[in-house]
Amino acid sequence: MGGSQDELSAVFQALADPTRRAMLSRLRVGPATVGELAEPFAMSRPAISQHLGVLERAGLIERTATAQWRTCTLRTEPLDEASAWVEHHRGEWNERFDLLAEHLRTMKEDSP
Amino acid sequence: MGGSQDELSAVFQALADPTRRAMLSRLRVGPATVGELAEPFAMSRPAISQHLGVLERAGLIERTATAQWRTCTLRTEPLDEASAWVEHHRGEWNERFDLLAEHLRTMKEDSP
DNA sequence: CCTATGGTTAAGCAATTCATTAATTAAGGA
DNA sequence: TCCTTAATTAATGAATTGCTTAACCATAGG
Repeated sequence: MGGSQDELSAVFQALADPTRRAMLSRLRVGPATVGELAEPFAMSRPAISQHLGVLERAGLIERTATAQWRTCTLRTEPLDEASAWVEHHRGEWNERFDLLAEHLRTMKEDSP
Repeated sequence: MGGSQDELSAVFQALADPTRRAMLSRLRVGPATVGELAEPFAMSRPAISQHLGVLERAGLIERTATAQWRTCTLRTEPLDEASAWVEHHRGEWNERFDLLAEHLRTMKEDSP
C-alpha cells in the first residue's frame, strides 16, 4: 500500500475526534497559540499537546515557535484528499457535481 | 476515554481505515454479500465482519439477510455531514465554493 | 437427519488511543 | 539569580482497535 493511503487514514483519524475538530475550527479563524487553543477545553495541557501532535502528523497544522509560544496554523491541503474521497462516494448526483468542482478547481489554478 | 460517541466522529473513524474505505468503494458499484466484500482481502472472515460492524454502526452500510447471505448496501447520508465539515474547513476560496454547492443542492431539492 | 456453506459471536492478544500527573525545557522579567 | 509563564516530554493506565482462532447459528440440499 502507498504512503498516500496512510496519509488519508491519518487525516480521517485526526478528524475522528471532537476536540481536534474544534481546534481546527478555531484555527480556521486564524493562527493561535497552544494556550488559546486549549482555553475552551477542560483538559490538561499535555492532552492538548498530544492532540496537536496528531493534527501535525496528519499535516493539518503547522507549529512555529516564537519566544515561549507555539503558534499553530491551519493547513488545508490534506483536506483536499479527504474531500475528494468523500465527494467521490456520495452517490450519483455528486458524481456530476464532482465534475463541476474539478472544473472550477482547474479554473482557479489557471488564474493568478 | 478512547471512543468518541458522536455521529460525525463515528463516520470519520470508520473512514480512517483503508480496508473499510475499499469496502465502501466496492459498494459504490452496487450491493454485495459479505463473501464478495471479503474476497480482495487477506484477512479472516471475523475481521471482515468486524469492519462491517464499524461501517454499519456509522450508518455507512445496511445489512439485509436473505437465506444464509448478508447483502450489504452503501448508505451515503452520513457522508453528507462529513462532506459539509470538510468542505467548510478547506479555506477561503472554498467558502465561496460552499455557497455554490449549497445553491446547487437547493436547486436539486426543489426539482422533482 | 446430516453436512456443507455463509456469517456471526466469543475470547484472547499486541498495539494504539486518550487521558492523567510529574518532570523538563525554554524564554522573559524583577 | 530566582521566579513565572508557555509548552513539551516522560511515565503511567484504562479503554479501544484490529487482528487471530475456535465455537456457534442459520439455511440449503441430499
